Amino acid sequence: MSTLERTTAPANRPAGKPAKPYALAARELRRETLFGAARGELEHRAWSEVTMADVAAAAGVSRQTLYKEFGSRDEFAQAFVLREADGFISTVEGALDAHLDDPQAALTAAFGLFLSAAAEDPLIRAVIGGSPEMLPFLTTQGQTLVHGATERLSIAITERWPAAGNDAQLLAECLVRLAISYAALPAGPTGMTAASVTTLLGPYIEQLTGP
Amino acid sequence: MSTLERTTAPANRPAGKPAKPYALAARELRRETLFGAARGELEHRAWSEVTMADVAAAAGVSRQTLYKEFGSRDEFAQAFVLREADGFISTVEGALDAHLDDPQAALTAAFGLFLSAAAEDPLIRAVIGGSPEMLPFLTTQGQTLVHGATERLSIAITERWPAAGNDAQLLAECLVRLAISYAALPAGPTGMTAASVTTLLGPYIEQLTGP
DNA sequence: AGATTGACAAATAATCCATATTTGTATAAC
DNA sequence: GTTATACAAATATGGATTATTTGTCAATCT
Repeated sequence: MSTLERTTAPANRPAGKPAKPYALAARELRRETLFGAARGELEHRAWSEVTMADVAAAAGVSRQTLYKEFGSRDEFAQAFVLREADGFISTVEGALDAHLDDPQAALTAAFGLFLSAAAEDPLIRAVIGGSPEMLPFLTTQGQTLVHGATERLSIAITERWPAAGNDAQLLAECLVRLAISYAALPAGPTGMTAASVTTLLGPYIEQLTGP
Repeated sequence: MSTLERTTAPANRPAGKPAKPYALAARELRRETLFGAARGELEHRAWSEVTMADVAAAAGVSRQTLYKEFGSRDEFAQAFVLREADGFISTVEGALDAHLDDPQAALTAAFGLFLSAAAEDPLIRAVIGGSPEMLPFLTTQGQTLVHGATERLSIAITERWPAAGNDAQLLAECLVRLAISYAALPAGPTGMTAASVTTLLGPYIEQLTGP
């Protein structure tokens, strides 16, 4: 379970049959290449200046393939945002795994790592640096993002600390929202911010994993 | 101490002399009227469709008075955002005062009240409802807002619960950022959200006011 | 003194037109 | 299943014109 993108199931395959592994892998490769192309384009120009043709060309794929995969420009943008979030969560999961014995250390490491990654991410940089076309996707239109990221982070937590139980959902949503807030508007050094978040949520976590 | 707006001190009054009470009150009334006018205009049209002349007229004041008070359209918009935040914090302070004996109840009440107020606020409604001109002021450009609101909320907390000490700053910033997040993208019913926040931060607060 | 008025240049938006580009879809070819 | 080509519709671009708005005056009014 690793994608937030709610990849629309190929419509014309009978519900019971399993998908061919090859088809799925190819699809995933295609999407990933396209996202990578978009990421690359965003380092140079603002999203409003990047055309679908640009993305397709940078991915070495025809424009029609791009449209076939994502219905429209907006859908692609939305999916791209979700993909970036997915990448962040994977990063975060890695940090969690490095501190399975100490939830608070895990939180500090994960949040800090996220902030560092976000600061380098072309999408985040674009949003911060005066091309606010995608800002709504992170905020006022961010239901899908927040809900999806919360869900996946929540699972990541309960997998590692089963004692967390249902409250992992609460924690996850709070962390996701704070993460977005600090990504869009960084405060101090990433380590300091991460430490603050841990200070605030540490007591809750302790109470959670303890009794 | 009640304004976040960093109202530029009248340049030509000697630093030592106290300001005339009348002048200050008049200024405050003027600003408040102008903000009220802007608030009213935002109920009908998007900010990009509201002209400075509209605001001045709605306030019953000349356009030049508006420009004299705030240097430019952008400065006015920014000041207006800060003013709204100020109002929210005043609301919140009221809620805190009603629960001086129980910090957690105070947090729940305050956060819930804020969410209700935000949901009705013309500025927030405008930002949510597809006129994102001001969205950056709440997010990527929100340093002044977050810092100012954090400062004032922090003071409000330490005034009421001196035991909080320096850590009130941490708590305040976290609450401000969560408040902005939930204002821009509401989740469930306001009461439920407020309860969740209290669940998460309650243990920290207890540990804070306890020993 | 401080606010309003009227006037003003400069910047910005609106309008219209013509032309290009881009989006999104369909079809045939590889 | 992807690409190439073609295409209509929507959207962007540019140039020329006009209107509006912004931001700043000095004069006037209270």
